[in-house]
Amino acid sequence: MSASLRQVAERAGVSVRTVSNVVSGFALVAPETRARVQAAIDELQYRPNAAARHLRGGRSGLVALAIPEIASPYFGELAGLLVEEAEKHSWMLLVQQTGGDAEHERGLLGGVRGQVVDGLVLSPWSLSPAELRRRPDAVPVVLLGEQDADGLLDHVAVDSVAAARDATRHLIDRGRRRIAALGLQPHLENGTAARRVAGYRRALAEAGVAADPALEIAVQRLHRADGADGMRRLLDAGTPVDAVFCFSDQLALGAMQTALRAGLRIPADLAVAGFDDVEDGRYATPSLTTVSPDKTAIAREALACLADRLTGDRAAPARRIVIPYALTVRDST
Amino acid sequence: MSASLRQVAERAGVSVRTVSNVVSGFALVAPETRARVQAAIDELQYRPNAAARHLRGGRSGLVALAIPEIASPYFGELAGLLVEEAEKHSWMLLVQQTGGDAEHERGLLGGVRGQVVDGLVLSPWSLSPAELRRRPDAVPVVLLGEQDADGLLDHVAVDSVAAARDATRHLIDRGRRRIAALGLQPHLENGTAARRVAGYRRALAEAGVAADPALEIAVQRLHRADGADGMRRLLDAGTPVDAVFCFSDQLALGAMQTALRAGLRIPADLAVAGFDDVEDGRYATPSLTTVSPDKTAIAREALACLADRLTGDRAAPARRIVIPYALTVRDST
DNA sequence: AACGTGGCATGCAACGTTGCAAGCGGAGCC
DNA sequence: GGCTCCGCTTGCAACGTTGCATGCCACGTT
Repeated sequence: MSASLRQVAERAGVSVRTVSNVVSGFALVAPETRARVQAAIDELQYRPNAAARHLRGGRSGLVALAIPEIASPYFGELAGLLVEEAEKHSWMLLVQQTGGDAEHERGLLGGVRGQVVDGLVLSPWSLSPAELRRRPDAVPVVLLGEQDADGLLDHVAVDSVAAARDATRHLIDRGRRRIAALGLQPHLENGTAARRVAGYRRALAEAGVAADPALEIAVQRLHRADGADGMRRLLDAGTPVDAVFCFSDQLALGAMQTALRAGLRIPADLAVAGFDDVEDGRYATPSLTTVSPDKTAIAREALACLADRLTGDRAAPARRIVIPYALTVRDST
Repeated sequence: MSASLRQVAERAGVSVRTVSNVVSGFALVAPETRARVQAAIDELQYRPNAAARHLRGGRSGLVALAIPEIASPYFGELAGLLVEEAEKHSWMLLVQQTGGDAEHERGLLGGVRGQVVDGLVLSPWSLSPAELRRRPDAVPVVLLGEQDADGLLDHVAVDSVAAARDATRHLIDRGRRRIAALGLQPHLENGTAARRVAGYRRALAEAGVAADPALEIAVQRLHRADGADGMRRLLDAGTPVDAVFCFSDQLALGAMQTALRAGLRIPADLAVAGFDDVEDGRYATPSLTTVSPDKTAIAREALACLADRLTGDRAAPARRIVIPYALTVRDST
């Protein structure tokens, strides 16, 4: 056990309160006293007790990040940026994995175990908008991704419709006309996939390219295996196709593997575009064209939201923060 | 603010202590009383206060994971498994990034800010063995990776010498004779790279293959970019080479990109093997042969170590836990 | 009838910290 | 000289929980 304020106080011959004042750096303390206390602090290697501060002050200095899985590259990269950004706010980041499980997500919304955290950054997967809205007020929450939690919870995301439209348009500009969309998730209420399909369809419509339901491929999750599998189904069906827009880089990398193994040349026979701009895509062969959201901005804005809620008005209207993105063109298109 | 034991007690017409007994599920409580208290708990949506429990009991229920960077696939996968494993111990996982910075690692060893955690899982990068040993006793620490913290800190790792030897031997068995080693880190005291070189050299010696210093390539870090760069240096030097054993999958994936762009065929012209077995390697083209450590076992053993320290003898002799691995042969060799 | 026993409930104290209000001594002012 | 005022320091209380010791009551035994 480490030294407490009391022990430091006894050693320095002052009151506990004075030591506290020195530690907080604040208030009026005579230079001489301060020096004496500081000496005692150093000798005893005093470190403030987080539990007591938390109990007294109601702040733990912890923020939870709840995501489907940290092992996924996109979330890994995001988590890294969030950890860095959290440091600037003097927060530490707690990682919770939901596995995309609705039950789990619900539980976290109700409050991370025992009110340990000051705020929650949640990337929902299976939770319906209705459930997101029906939330007991525990700690402030910021949602990642476009959710229809209208006006009730802050959220931070890129404009998926616009981004998907841009990516699809890019494929059209490259002369492709049989463009598949890989990554639909009709089984989920999660709005992200739906928005990306919408953007894809809009781009086709604007360019006068015929939409074909056979080119819209659904997946269960967003792993490489799902992309590989989806691409295999597409090829096996014999549907003519000369490009595929995947709703995540992971899907795209899986799809590329299947395509390459089937003997297709990328981009000559099949152009591939992804979404997320994870590092894997930059080093894949061929390197992957992708929608590149400003992840640093996501991390910054998400935590800024929490900070605002904590210092400012808890009941202020929810914010909808739109993050910039860029289309990063590489060798796969 | 959420309800406290006192408020529940008032509502149920019992003492605070009795409510506490009900909450803990423990002790002797009459069924009728229990039901009444439970009703009050539900109505007020009582949730135990983590700060108070922490202060009283000295346990926070938090464990910190300190790694160079969470965005790296290997650490991402490991973090995911650790989060899952932590759940089994009713722990939550706090992520700290050291960026491989010695100063940062030192600070964490001295105690994660304000004694918030019950234990620390640390993957050191720049810290010398001497420094690891010179540690003030704060919380229990488990090291990931092979460090020479002899008998002072528990650690969990695969046998890098044996694994590197096996991987190199595999390349030799494939008929390769000009085998490069990519990933030396002479600027670090960190022992992992040194052990992998040792295993590599031993395999060469055992097979009577001549070692060539020109085939040993140093890198600054273990990112793809370092692998790509190292391979470029190797090719530019014109040193004959027909295989490369990389000390991480990330290095291998970077190296493969350079090799493929240089027009080499993998594995026909150049066989490539990695270390870590991250998901990227499985879906790369060609898929990557690699040393596959049992990451689940790493997570399990690391947390079991901490649990033992917390419940058992804090001063027990440090353990050195060796994790099994397998050589997973894929298309790149 | 007195006594022991066991089941259940409770009061007190303490974990380490900080907000609040008050205490204390000396300097400056009338 | 007595007053206020200022700079510095302090004691008390409270945050919510749980370990410990004790109190109380009913029941069965002697």
